[in-house]
Amino acid sequence: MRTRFAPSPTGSLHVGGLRTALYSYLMAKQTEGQFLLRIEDTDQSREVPGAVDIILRGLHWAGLDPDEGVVMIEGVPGETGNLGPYYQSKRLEKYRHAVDQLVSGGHAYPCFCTPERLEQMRSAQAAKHQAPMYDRHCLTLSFDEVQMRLKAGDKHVIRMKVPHEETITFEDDIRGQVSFQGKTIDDQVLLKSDGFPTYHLAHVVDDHLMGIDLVIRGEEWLSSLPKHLLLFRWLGWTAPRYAHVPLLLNKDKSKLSKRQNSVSVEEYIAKGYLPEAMLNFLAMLGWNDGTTQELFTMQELMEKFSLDRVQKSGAIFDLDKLNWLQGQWIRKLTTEEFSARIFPLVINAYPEATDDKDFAKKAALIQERITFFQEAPEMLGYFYHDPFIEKDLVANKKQKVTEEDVPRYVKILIDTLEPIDEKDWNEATLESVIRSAVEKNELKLGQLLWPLRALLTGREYSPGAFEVAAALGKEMVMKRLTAPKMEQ
RNA sequence: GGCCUCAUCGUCUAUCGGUUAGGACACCAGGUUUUCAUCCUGGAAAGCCGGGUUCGAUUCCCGGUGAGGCUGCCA
Repeated sequence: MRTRFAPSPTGSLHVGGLRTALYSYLMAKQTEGQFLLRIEDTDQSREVPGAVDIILRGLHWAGLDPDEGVVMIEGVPGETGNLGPYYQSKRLEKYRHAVDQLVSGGHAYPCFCTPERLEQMRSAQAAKHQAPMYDRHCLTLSFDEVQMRLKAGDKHVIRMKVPHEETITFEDDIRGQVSFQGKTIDDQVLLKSDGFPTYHLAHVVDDHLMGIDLVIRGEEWLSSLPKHLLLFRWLGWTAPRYAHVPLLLNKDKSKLSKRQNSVSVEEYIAKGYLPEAMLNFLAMLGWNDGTTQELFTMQELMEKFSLDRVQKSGAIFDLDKLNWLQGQWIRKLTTEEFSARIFPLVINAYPEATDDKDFAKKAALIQERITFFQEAPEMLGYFYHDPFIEKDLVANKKQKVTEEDVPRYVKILIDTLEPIDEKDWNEATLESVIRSAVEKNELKLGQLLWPLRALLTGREYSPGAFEVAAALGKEMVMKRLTAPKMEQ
C-alpha cells in the first residue's frame, strides 16, 4: 500500500499533521508499501523559506522518514522516486493538462468574476440567509464571449461544474457511508488565476499520478471529499480509499490552535520530549488496540494499528497524559542511554562534570526523578560544587529536627562517618553505620538523614541521603558536614 | 444561516443487546526503612435528553439538544 503525507510549507510541522503522518506511515509499513512526502506549495503567499527542512527534520525525529518524494539527502531536502517532481509548484503542467480535460469534457468552466463581485454576491446571499455559493454567472456567458475574453488574456479561474441533481455517496474507512447532495456543493475553483491549482485539483491529480491508494487526512477535509470524488470520476481515474481522522482539539473542544496550545513539533522537540512519548501519545489520541495497554513502541504500533479502531470523535490534546508518557519513556531508557542524553546538558552547566568517571552512577540516581532531560543539571549541581545551605533547610519540623538540635546531629554524623575507611565508603556501609548511630542515640532515622541530605545537597529534595553521600565520596561529605557554606 | 460529522468519568478510552459500565491520565487518601520522584494500595468520578425496537438497551432506529468541521483564487 502506498500512502502519503502532504503538508504545506508554512513554517512548522503541526502535531496534528504528525499524527496523520504516523497513521499513514503505519498503514504503509504494515503492508510493506511506501510512505511518500509531497509538498503542497500551491499558495505562494503562505510559503515560508526553510519550511521543508523543518518538516523533514520533524519527521526524522519521529522516525517517520519518507521512502519516496521529498526526502533528506545528505542533510538537505532533495527528491527521490520516479513519479516526481514531488513539489506541487513544479507540476503545474500536469494540473493544466487535467483542467483542459475537464473543460473539454464539460465538467469545468472559466470564470472571470472579480473578487469584488464574488464578495458582493456572498454578502447578498448571507443577507438572504442563503448558503454562499457561486451563482454560475460565468456559465451564462456565450461561447464566443468566453473565447474572446480568453484570447484577450482576461484574468480568470477555472471552476468545476458540480451536478446539482446528483447525490454523491462514498465510504470512508473510519466514518463509514457519507453522502452529499450535489446542489449543496459549490463550484469549487480548481485553477487559480495565477495558474496554480487549488488543493482540490492538486490532490486528485497527484494522488492519482503517484499511485496513492489510501489517503489519511484530517476531518476538516471530509466536506470537500465529494468534490474530489467527482474529479476522479471525470478524469476517468479510480479514487483512493479515504480515512478522515478526528481532529485534535483545544481544551474548549475547538480545533487545536496556536493560540491555545503548542502545536508545532519543533516546540515539543525543544522542550525535550522523547519521540517515543510523542508518538505513543499521538497514536493513543483516537486509537487503541482494544486492550488496556497504554505503552506502545513503534514496532508494536506497526503490528497492531488499524483504522477500524480509530475513534470518530475529536480528542482533546491533553498535556498531562503526554507528560506522563514522557516520564514512562524516560524511565524505560537504559541507564547508559539516559546518562548519555543528559551528559551534554550537565557539562554545559558544570564543566567539572566532563571528567567525572562516575557520571553514569549519578545520572542513574535521578532517572526516576525527572520528566525532562533539561531538569538534569539542576538535579546534579551539588555533585559539582558545594551548595549554599539555607539555615531554614536543615532544621525541619516534620523530620523533628529543631534549630537547636542541628549542631548535635551534625556532630553525631561526623563522629559516625569519620571512622569509615575510604574503601568501605559505599551505600551499604553508610546505611548500616547511620542506622546504628540512630539506635544508639535513640533518634528517628529522619533526624539524621534529613540534615545529612540537606547539608550535602542544599536542596529540599534530591535522591536519598545514602546514595548522595556514597556518590559524593568521603572527602566531600566530611567537608560539607564540617564546613558548610551557610547562607543567612 | 446551509451542509457534513460527532456524542461513555474532568481528559483519553473499553464495551461489538444482558457487565457491580472496565482501564489509563489528572485529582484525593494511605503505604513504600529521611525529602522529592518512582512504585504499590484504596477512593471519588460517566452512558446528553425524549421516543421507538426488544424479554432486556450505553449498545440498534428516529427525533431533539449540544459540540465540532466546512462554507476562500488557504491548505
